[in-house]
Amino acid sequence: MTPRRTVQQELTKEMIMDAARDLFSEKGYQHVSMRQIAKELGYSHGALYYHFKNKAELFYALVENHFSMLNTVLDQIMKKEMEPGEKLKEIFIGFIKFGLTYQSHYEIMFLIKDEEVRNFINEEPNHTYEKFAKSVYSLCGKNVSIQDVWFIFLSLHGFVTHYCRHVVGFEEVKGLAEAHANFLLRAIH
Amino acid sequence: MTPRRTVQQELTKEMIMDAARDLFSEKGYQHVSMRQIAKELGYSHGALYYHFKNKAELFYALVENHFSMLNTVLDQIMKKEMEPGEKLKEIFIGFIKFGLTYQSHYEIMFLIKDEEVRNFINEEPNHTYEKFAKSVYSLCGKNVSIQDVWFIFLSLHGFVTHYCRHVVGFEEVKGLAEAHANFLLRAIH
DNA sequence: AATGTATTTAACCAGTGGTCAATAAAGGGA
DNA sequence: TCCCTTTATTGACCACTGGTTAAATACATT
Repeated sequence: MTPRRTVQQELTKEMIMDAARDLFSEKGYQHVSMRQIAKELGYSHGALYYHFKNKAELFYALVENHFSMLNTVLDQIMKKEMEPGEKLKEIFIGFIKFGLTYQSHYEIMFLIKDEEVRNFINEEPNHTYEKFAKSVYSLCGKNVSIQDVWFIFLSLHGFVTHYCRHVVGFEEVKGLAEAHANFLLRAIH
Repeated sequence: MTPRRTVQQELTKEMIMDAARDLFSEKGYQHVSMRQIAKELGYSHGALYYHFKNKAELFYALVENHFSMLNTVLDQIMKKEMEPGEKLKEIFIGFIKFGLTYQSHYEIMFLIKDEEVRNFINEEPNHTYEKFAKSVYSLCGKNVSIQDVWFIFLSLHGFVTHYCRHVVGFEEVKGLAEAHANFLLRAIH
């Protein structure tokens, strides 16, 4: 039998999650097998089941992680001392920046299609959206309806989704992102 | 062996494509098997291979079809006699309706990440976007920049993408789609 | 009857998620 | 140093799915 690896090279949850994150966001949940993840890491697929009960649990671990990251981004911006209009713009751009900086995360959070997985992730997107919506709503005053906030979200979602697909980093579309934010601001004033 | 069917009931390319279209747009390419399509039609799965070389060929036959469908949708609306503002709204809603009615094809047209497939579909998305952009631009007068048209597209794209992921048909979000169209109209006026 | 065409059936093959006994390495006493 | 326990890893294995193919069969037409 192949000799066991030394301690330094031992498989960790983190190693698995890193590999899985890349594969999942590149190919989608369905198109990634536990065997592929293991191969990417240079381990046998059985080893993964020592660290995660099953494929879904591994996936879920990733998701939780990423949602709390985005929540933090939003919280940070809301804490800043600045004019509401500017802050609103920061929120918009912050969302885009997050999506394009952590593309693979974003895909998993908002772009995964698989129903089986979706049932799993139910609450987090809602919770994060709530945070987004409350922030936007409170910064807009009464110029804006609940529905408009949703449309703003969908619009940002469209922006991120498109440029995710074309594998572009945030810096490359920073200017466009600002223009898009302004476009949305115009829609509500 | 099960007795063979009479001539009137013989399987045709059209019958297969009709069944496949429904299934693909309901469940997505990956989640539909040749066996399922055959079962839906009441034939054995082997029979499909008499009419189509393989699953991909069957699928591409549908895709070609749907690009020209979207173009036709846009052309039809442009031909109508109506006020520019109303027409613009129709364009927006027409796009959404198309996207949510033929979800799996929309995915291929605008959402697919797979490079292999993308090389196959190179020109059509650009061509279709050109048609969309020209239509919108001409209906807006000078209130709108080229960039704004792009943002409108991204916004519609976000709407469709989101509801594609949540496997909802157009009828279920018809009202929302109209509100979204109005939202975009407000952004450019 | 003969022929060509459409269809069914069974089988093949590659791949999947998941389980598990066997086993090797590491670490801690004594 | 040896022994023992814990931990990590492996690879064989199961039951299953799905695309594809080839042989066998039924039908319609001639």
